[in-house]
This record gives sequence, C-alpha cells and structure tokens, in this order.
Amino acid sequence: MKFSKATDYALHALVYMIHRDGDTVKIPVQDLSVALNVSTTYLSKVLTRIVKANYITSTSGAKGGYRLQQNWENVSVYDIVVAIDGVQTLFEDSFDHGSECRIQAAMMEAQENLISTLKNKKLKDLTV
Amino acid sequence: MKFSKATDYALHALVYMIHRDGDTVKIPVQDLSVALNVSTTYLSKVLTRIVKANYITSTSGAKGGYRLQQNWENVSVYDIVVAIDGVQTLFEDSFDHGSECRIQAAMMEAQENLISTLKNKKLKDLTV
DNA sequence: CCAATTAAAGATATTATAAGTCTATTATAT
DNA sequence: ATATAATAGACTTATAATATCTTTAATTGG
Ligand code: SF4
Ligand code: SF4
Repeated sequence: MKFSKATDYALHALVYMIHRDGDTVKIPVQDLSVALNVSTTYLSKVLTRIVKANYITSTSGAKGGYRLQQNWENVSVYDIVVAIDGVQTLFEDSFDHGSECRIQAAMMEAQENLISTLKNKKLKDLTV
Repeated sequence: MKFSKATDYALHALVYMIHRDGDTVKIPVQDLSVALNVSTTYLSKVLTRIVKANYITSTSGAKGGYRLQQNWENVSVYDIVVAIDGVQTLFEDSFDHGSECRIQAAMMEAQENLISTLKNKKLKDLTV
C-alpha cells in the first residue's frame, strides 16, 4: 500500500518543470537532478517513462532536455502513477473465487475511490 | 500501491471463521490452513497479529484455536489492514518540504479517502 | 503427572521488487 | 568535429514480503 519513489520523483520533476516556465523551455535532466537530489541516470530513466506516455517530450543533444506538452494542465496525478508504475491493483486476491466475492468487491470499491481521487488531481492543482 | 498477502489471508481467514458459526467456536489454524491453502505456521504468524490487535482471541493447547470476539461485526477492513501492515502511508515524500506542499496534500487527500472507505467496510459487510 | 494438541516466538531462509549504477549508443546544436 | 544530452540495456544493491523451521509455552483430558 505505497507508491513508488519513482512516482514521487516524477511528480516533483514535473512540478519543478512547471515552475520553470511551463512548456516553453527545455530542461536538461542535469537541472532536475540537482533540484531533486537524485542521480541523473536514474531520474532520466524515470522521466523516459513519462516521455513514452507522452506527457513530456525530450530532445537529445546539445540544448536538449525535457519539455512539458502543451496540455500539461490536464494531466492527472493518476496518469503519472500509471505511466511510472503501470496499472496497479491495490489488492491481489490470492484465491480469486470470482467477481461476486465480497472481499474483492470491497477492495475494488476502495480502489476505485482512490483512483478517481487521483484522476481528479491535475498537475495544475499541484502548482497553483 | 498494494496491500500485503498477509492482509488478504487475514481477511479470508476471518470470513471463513464468521461462516463457521461466528464467535461461538474455536477454530484451530490447521482448519484455516486447509481452507485457504496457506501453511499453518505462516497463517498462525499472521493471525497472531489479529490476536494482538484484539479482534480475535486464541487459546493454546488441546481443543484450542482462534475465536472471534463478540464485537466482530463492527471490525472494519481498515482495522485488519492496520493490524497486519501497521499504519501505512500511501505516499512517502522523499523530500518533505512541509505540510503546505501541494503534492503531499493531494496524496494525503487520496489516502484519507481510501482509508475512510475501508473504515466503512465492516467484516459483517463481507459476509452478508 | 503424562501425552497429545495447539498457539507463540524467534531465527533464518527465500523470493520478489524497487532502487540505483554503469556503460555504450544515438541524436542534436554549434 | 566536438560537446552535450537522452536512451537502452545489463547489471548491482537494497529492502521488504513471504515463508519455513525449530523451540517454547499453554491447555486438555486421561
Ligand atoms: S475473497 Fe471471496 S472470492 Fe476471493 S477468495 Fe476469498 S472468498 Fe473467494
Ligand atoms: S512535495 Fe512539495 S514539499 Fe514535498 S518535496 Fe516536493 S515540493 Fe517539497
């Protein structure tokens, strides 16, 4: 019952990027690495997943870096969680007697709640 | 972002116990072990935590076993989660710039939601 | 008291996953 | 051509969950 550090890093990196002129500039991982105190290689690996998920873009080479997409305001915290950790099930039924099961149903309901809360939190809300 | 198998086992064991005459009988871990297909030693270790948390009682020796407390109907799923995994934070801020932080606030809100959903799910609801 | 039964405790082992590093490769600007 | 920067993949390390094994303590019934 815990989110990964990678998700934590990603959210912080994004917030940092937003504060640094939103989607208008490219920011090299070096900058982010210093700001968050996380190694460039690891952070780069994390951010690559956000690139793959299309919430930021990247350009290699000199003057390259990461840049937010124009629609960043609408990206939700849940989007980032999924981009990093994949779709997670809060509760992995070790037995699985089918969907009529009340334990599963209860856990599913809790999970749906959690997910919808996170879907309603947009990156914009983290930075106002 | 996942609950432990131990919690899964505990919930299933409790549901099994409820179905077997509620709080009127003592059930040895052997029975539960067979029902859930989990080793007696591990299941015993898990249930010991539920005993410590006072949601069931145990008696050693012949004719011993685990028995639900009379108030079992009011025990929530969250109570069991805490008994097994302890109080968990869904999101461990790697940086922690204080409580005014929006990332933390967003995650906390999601967490509160999740917890309150689980608090509202009573064991009784799992067995009706 | 004795034998059988059952939970608890503690040490240890196993497995799984996350976190992190390192090196090589590819892409870009000047 | 050179410096810069992301990507990929192999690899290591750290951490926690899962599980087993063995010993001890408690309880029953003869
Ligand atoms: S939770 Fe319900 S369905 Fe899943 S194993 Fe337990 S009883 Fe079966
Ligand atoms: S989440 Fe907010 S408080 Fe926590 S580290 Fe990031 S900026 Fe600081």
